[in-house]
Amino acid sequence: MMRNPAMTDVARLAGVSHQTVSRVLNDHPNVREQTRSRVRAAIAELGYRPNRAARTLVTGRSQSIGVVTQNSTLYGPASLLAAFEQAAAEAGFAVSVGSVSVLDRRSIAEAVARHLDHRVAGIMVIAPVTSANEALDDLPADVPLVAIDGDPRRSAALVTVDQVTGARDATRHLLDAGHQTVWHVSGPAEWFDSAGRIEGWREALRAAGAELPPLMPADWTAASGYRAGQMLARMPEVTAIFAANDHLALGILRAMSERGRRVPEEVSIVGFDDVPEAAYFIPPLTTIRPDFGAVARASLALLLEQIESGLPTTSRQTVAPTLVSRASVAPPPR
Amino acid sequence: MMRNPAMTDVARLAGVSHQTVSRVLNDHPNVREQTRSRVRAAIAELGYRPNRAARTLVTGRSQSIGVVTQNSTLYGPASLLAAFEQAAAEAGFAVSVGSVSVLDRRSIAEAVARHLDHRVAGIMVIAPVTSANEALDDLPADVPLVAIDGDPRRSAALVTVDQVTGARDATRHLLDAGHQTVWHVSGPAEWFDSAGRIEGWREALRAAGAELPPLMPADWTAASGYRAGQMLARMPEVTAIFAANDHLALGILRAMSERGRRVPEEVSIVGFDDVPEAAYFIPPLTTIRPDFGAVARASLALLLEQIESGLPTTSRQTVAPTLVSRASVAPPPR
DNA sequence: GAGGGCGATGTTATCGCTAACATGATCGCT
DNA sequence: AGCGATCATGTTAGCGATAACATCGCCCTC
Repeated sequence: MMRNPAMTDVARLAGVSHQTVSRVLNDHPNVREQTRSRVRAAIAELGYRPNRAARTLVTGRSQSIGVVTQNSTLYGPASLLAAFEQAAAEAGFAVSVGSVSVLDRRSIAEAVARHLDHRVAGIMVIAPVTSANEALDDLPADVPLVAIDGDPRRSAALVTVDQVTGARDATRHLLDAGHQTVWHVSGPAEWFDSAGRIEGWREALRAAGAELPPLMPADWTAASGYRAGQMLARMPEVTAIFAANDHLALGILRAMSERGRRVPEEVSIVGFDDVPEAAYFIPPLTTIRPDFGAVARASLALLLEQIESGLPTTSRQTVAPTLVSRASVAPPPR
Repeated sequence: MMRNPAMTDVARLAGVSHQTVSRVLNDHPNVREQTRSRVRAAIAELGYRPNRAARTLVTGRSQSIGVVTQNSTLYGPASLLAAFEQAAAEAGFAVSVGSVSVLDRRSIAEAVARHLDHRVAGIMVIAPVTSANEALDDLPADVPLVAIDGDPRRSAALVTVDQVTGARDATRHLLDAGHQTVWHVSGPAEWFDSAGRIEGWREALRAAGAELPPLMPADWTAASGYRAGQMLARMPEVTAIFAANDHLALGILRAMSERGRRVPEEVSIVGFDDVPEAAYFIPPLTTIRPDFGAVARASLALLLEQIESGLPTTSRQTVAPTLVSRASVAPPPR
């Protein structure tokens, strides 16, 4: 039974003190080159790997970042998590995921506390809904924290996709194609994403002097898109729809197809997210593509900045999405 | 500046030794009820939370599980990760994600090593491809490890979706509808999921005495499904297709639609995965639904068993998927 | 009533690191 | 030559828990 080699084992083999080994490991300047390589050789020979727990205990900070997210398989949050994880790994940080079933005050506080028990270096919260954002207020202020998709008017360090611009582009794209106005099937009211997209849609209509149709609220699922689509399909005056995400758009497409309303000949549709399948919907979906990688990198940068400086940031960053044009948009029927 | 209270602070306040506090925390039996509640009160008053790093250092095991997965947004792995995370949280374990960009020997070994540096209690590998499985062979044998979707013939502790049965059901479902034979658009060759689904498909055809058409290989994307679909759409003898996953099926649906071949009137299609949107494809897709929650729970149970007993398991478990019948299957045209 | 066992608690050592201070040797400068 | 700065390294003291052993009553038994 052989236990893992510790620093003293390396020290003994290299004929130095364990502190010197520590110095080599942490790239301290004052070590002779010759000693350094002797230590390196000993490390390699023993296959030594530092015990993170010991280091964490003494420094009070582990080299890992805690992520708080809702346990969902939604495309946005899932992509964000994957992208963030990769960025963190490249920066040498482990990522610990603490998912919660509901994003309320208590659950979030508890998830954050669990992360702090592990002495994470920083915390990243995917907080796309109102309740999550409130929870951020009563968290300890001295821990580096970044929110993704939080309340644009409230959170401290925050990175978001520019929902308003994306929605405005989508709406304008439809207006530019010649449509009188654009209907909107929105996401759930408590999501900031929904709010931003509604706002951008309204702005674009107002700017164009177009009539503002009633809002069709839904959740993010294809099922609710389908229900909204069933309504819209039987209204002949509806010729252009901006769906708050691609799955809603999928549901709408099916409702249109069932009712025999052809897309894009009779009705044009734009989605949001650019899920990988969107190009293979029938017809291929014009949509708004957020850059999740950029969001992940920006939030990590913001977090690292706070970790290194020890100071909280109030910086907030916005990542602009791009419109991907496909076949689901055409001029209105004459 | 107030540092976090430590065990000694609680001990002082409660008028006991820190060891007694430790005993209360770990539910040791030999503590008087009165003392126990005094300690509990002190803990509550100070808002004390144990330092996990310290505990990890002394016990040599942290209460967390390391997950190794490929950094992908594929529906299967992502769902699995989410489900596992939730199950682990319920069992009181934190989950640390170590994603790798390629599932080769070196990357996996490295990811596992990083997890061991943190003294994780166990490791879960989502290892759906051949190369990943080889990597499992040269890992230390004394760490609790479970693979999900590994090689059925090799891995030690393993939980998989029963691909063969699922594929057999899908194929038989099409044959039962009256089709002479069933074509198959498969996933990438190096995935076990692909292999299992191909095997099930072949078995079902053989059992029915049906002709075995050539295999159409693809990857998991809608794009490759579309390309395969373009071929299939121009072959009038093709009336039934089993796609290795729903996104492939989506691509095939579009290719059929473009070529004017109606689904299900002229061609029937069955997918695999039951992604949430499958019910809203045009037409709604008949598909095979794996129970990711069950896979996650089974693998966690296997892992906890090893963690508690300290012994490796060779147990392997299989979770049967179910067929979800929707509108994409009909009898062949006469 | 002495010895043994056990239940409740305290004391000490230890896990594997880093921080802080201590020690020598080397070197430049007056 | 003497003296402090600087470099290379060693020594010691924690970080905050658990483990192992020690202690002290107390009750039971013969």
